Amino acid sequence: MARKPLTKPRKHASQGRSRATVDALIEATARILVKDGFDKTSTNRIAEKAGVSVGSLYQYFPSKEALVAAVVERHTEELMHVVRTVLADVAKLPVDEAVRKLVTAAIHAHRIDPELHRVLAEQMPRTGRAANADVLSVETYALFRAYLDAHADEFRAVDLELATFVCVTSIEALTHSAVLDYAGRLSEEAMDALVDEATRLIVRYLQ
Amino acid sequence: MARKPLTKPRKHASQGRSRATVDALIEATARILVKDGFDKTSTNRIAEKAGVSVGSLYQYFPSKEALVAAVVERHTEELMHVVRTVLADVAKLPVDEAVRKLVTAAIHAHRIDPELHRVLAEQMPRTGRAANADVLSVETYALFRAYLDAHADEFRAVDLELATFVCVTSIEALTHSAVLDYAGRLSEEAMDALVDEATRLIVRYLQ
Amino acid sequence: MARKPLTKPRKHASQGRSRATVDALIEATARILVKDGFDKTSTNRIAEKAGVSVGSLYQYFPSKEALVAAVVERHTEELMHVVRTVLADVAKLPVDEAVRKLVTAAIHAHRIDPELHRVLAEQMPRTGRAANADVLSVETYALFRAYLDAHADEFRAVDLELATFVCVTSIEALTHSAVLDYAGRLSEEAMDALVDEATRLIVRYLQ
Amino acid sequence: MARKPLTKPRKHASQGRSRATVDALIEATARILVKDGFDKTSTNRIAEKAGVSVGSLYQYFPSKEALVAAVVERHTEELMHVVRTVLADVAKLPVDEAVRKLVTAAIHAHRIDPELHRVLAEQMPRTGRAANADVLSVETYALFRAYLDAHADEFRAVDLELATFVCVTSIEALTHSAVLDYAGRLSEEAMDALVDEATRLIVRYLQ
DNA sequence: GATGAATGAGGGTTCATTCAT
DNA sequence: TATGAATGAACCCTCATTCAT
Repeated sequence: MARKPLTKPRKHASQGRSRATVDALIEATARILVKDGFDKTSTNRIAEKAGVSVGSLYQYFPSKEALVAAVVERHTEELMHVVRTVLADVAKLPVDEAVRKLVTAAIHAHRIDPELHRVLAEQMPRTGRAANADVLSVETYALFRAYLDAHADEFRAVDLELATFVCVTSIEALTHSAVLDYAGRLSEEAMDALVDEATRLIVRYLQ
Repeated sequence: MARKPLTKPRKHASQGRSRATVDALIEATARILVKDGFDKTSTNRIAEKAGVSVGSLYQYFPSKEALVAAVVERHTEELMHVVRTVLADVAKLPVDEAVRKLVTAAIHAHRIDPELHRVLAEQMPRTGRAANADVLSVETYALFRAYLDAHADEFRAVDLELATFVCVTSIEALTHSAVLDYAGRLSEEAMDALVDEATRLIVRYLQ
Repeated sequence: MARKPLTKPRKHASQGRSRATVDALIEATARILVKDGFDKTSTNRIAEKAGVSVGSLYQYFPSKEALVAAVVERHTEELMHVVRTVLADVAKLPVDEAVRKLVTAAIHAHRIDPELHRVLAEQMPRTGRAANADVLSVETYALFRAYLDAHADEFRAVDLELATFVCVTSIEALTHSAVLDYAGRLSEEAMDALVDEATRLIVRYLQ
Repeated sequence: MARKPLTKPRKHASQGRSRATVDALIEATARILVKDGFDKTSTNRIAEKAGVSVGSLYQYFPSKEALVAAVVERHTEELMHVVRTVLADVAKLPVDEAVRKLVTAAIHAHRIDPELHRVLAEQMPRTGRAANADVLSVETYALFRAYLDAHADEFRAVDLELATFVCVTSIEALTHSAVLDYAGRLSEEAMDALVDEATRLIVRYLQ
């Protein structure tokens, strides 16, 4: 059986030059993942692009996987920031307004670094099956479910678990696909129309 | 631009020993894709698992990509068979009945070879971004759109293009996720409930 | 059209350990070319003989062809050094003395690494037909032609182009064949006799 | 040490269908050698081009080398036919006329199948160092030397061995190079001029 | 710490040759 | 005899990782 590569960073290196090196490595990894895809991404290339030696790379990350994990973590954190923010903003709003803001935010989130998002979404699954979508999903589920919980009186009785699954999965799929598969092919008006439709989809489902 | 590897099979070899070898190779490729992922899938491993030599592999397939393409084609054909069948069956039914059958069929389709489906869905974009999901998507879109067209009088006026996108994307995402991410964790009753919810989602959206 | 392999070295590596590795690789390539011929020369064998890993080989040379090109260049440079030197030495001498020195020099040149010379002369046309012998030929032609130009008054009127072709080709063939095909079979006296004959051949031709 | 491949044909197969198959194989080999070079020439391709199966190929030739040897033999035989004929024709002629005819014949000989000639001349040497030029050379030497012997009274006293070497080597080199290196670049008049020069070179050398 | 030369297992692919049919 | 599917050693090349400097 293959030894599973370490995915924990080697040092925390939170200050000064170290931190800069670590950042440069993560950024370089992200850019190369986007440009070349997961399997063409090599540690030598990453080090070169980051302007450090391979040796240094291995001083901060014990393996290629650790580097990729760091990219995933950074990207996930950015996405979750958007999700957390919008769900906080929306907490007190009625369902229809809330959903519209959520959909819009989801599109913004997918636009943070769409190419990277695609690579991470598509090419990681071997490392911890669940781990990928999940870090993101689990928290998103919890937050969205909390919203539904708080606004249960605004709509029909539903199995909250199931409703959360239906809503989160649909919104994610629609916005992901709109941004990534139709990037550039959908005009801004078309995007607005999509927001309308997605909102209607979710709102009427809940009512 | 990188020279794209050939993806056409080398011989047609439709009878006897040849055919058996070809089938064994395609099946071995599918199993290894599932077990190891695209990047770790090597021609030597495929040949070994298929019980033939690498030489034989290359007599029938000009490249690793051709082999994967064959797997994609076989799997797509199986899925499309389900899709075509159900959409034909459903052509004359009213929206609510039609959608329920569609959702049910989508779940069946995802259960054909769920692990393989995941790998193909996630790791193929390498080989012709559009070509993969699209062979499937394009036809599915067309068929579903034709259904909507024919039943336009049963629901509100919509942009058919957009409605097709919303419906197909949502159904695909919900059933894909239900089968793959929650495989084993969702009881049969939960699945039935999911069918109800997904149906409601789509039907009410269209009304 | 087949993609031509790169033939430029990968690093310049002019000092220390790197330089030693590069030299060892070039020398190993030369020896294996001689022993096994072009087709049987494999990068693994070269690396082994040079006492380094294949990986190292590819750190300095992007392809087998680049390695061979380096051997060609090194050998050509050695030969051209002889050719340039003798033609400079001879510039002011009358035809008969000049030709004798040229022939003698040509024999010396062919003795630098006769077996390698044979392989390079015979098996290179693969890599840029013209580029090989020609680097050598073109300059040799030019230098010899310049000599003839400067001494035109010493002999009959001739088409300089043609005369250069006749002289250079004949001297090359005679000395090449003497050294390579009759190596060991021609005594030193026989070699001296050959110099006399070759000189006579060319001198009387020009008169 | 590598086992040296057999080079003798397996059967003499001198009649009927067998003979036709053998001929087709030799011809196919020659054409592929020309088109692809020695190392890209594969037995499978040869068999295909000859319109027989690999199995059949191996019924007539025990190895790839045997096939190539047969091509060499056939080509050499054609060249030697020209050489024998012209030297017989020329036996009674005085030196100047004889040499002119020889040179002309040598050019014709090189034009029989120039591309094949180049491949054979350049890419064989690993199999029996001497064997190549030699089959041809040895007989040519003997025949030319016999001519010189018979006409010794027409020129100065020379070491016949040496004179043969000088003449045969020069004529071969000049005509080979003219036909192969300057093919297409030398006009017919230029060729005539070359014949004049080559003749003068040899004749004055002997006088 | 940082460097980058070195490693070598492993990947995709070809092809001379064999042998069951 | 003829066929052509099958074999597998060998080829060129890449890349994650180590370690002497």
